[in-house]
Amino acid sequence: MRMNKIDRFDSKILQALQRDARLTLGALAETVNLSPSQCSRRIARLEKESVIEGYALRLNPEALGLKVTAFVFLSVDKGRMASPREAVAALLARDEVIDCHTVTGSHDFILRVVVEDLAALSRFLSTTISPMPGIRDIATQVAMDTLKTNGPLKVESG
Amino acid sequence: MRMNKIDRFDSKILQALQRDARLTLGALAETVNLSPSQCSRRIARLEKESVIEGYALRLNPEALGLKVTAFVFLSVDKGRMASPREAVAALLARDEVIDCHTVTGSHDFILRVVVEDLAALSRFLSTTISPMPGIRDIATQVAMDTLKTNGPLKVESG
DNA sequence: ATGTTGATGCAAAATCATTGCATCAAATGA
DNA sequence: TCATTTGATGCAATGATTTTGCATCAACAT
Repeated sequence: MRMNKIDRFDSKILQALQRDARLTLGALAETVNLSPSQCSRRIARLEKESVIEGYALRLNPEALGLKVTAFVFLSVDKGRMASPREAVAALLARDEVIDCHTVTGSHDFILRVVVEDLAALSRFLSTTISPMPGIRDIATQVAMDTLKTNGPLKVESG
Repeated sequence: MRMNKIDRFDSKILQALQRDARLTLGALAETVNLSPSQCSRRIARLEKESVIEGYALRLNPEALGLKVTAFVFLSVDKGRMASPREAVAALLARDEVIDCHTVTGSHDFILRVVVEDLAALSRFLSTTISPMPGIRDIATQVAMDTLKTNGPLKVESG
């Protein structure tokens, strides 16, 4: 992962596309003061360099019937930390699991989970998480309000 | 937020676009077995109904020099919970803050924070979080590995 | 039966993205 | 100093994609 080849044009392009990834090159060109063709070439370059990894939909979970977001904190037995590859892979494959990180501190994993309702959360915890080998502790915090999700990243030209 | 007007075509469209929001209507039409024009109209409808809220970039944070993800847990004085509107708004406006939820349990807020390095995290905590009025407790867990981010939501036709 | 509504595909029209090409500027080397 | 190379740029032509008018069809209601 090489250092910033991101100049101020790239930076402006990325900022604009984070707001709306479907801006036309014409509109983008206006906001960054560059021609559409050059915007196109710069975007292609940012994709090739994997600065841009892809394009995603911003969906409204509630409109899909997904009314509950929760954070799940897992601790696992240290002795069994070498092998849970499969178990983790299975966990990541579940579409209730939106994010999964390993973290410092008293727990080992933090999951962000999105499900239909509390019953679905309970079901997920008891049938998917609990049976995982080596699980020592599960703690759950249910989100009451989502004040911000997936905010734009800071992009600096440097 | 009305109930599922999402039929199996919508569902397939949303699943495909979650994988790649820049599929052409032609390609999309093939995978969902519908004409491009009808896909276009359905997408327009899903946007109008705010099922699709927008289009986002999937960026590689490391490529932007953002090497540290952390979860920050905040507790605030209950007595001062009525007024921190401004403080919260200021917090949400910071671009280190990617997610912010209020949660049940021992803390009040969970933040997901993405910054350049640990020094930047420290700076953020001491200059942005600590001075917030009514903060009673701050706990931080640093992510060591990101196993999954922003996974696709489950979309069901019902 | 008849009319209404909404979904659909096709094809035309409009919009948009990409690319070849010429130009320019900055950096490099003689 | 001057020539040369390299990379970025805009323009215009080309090619691809999206949108829309229109006719058809099926389901449902009158």
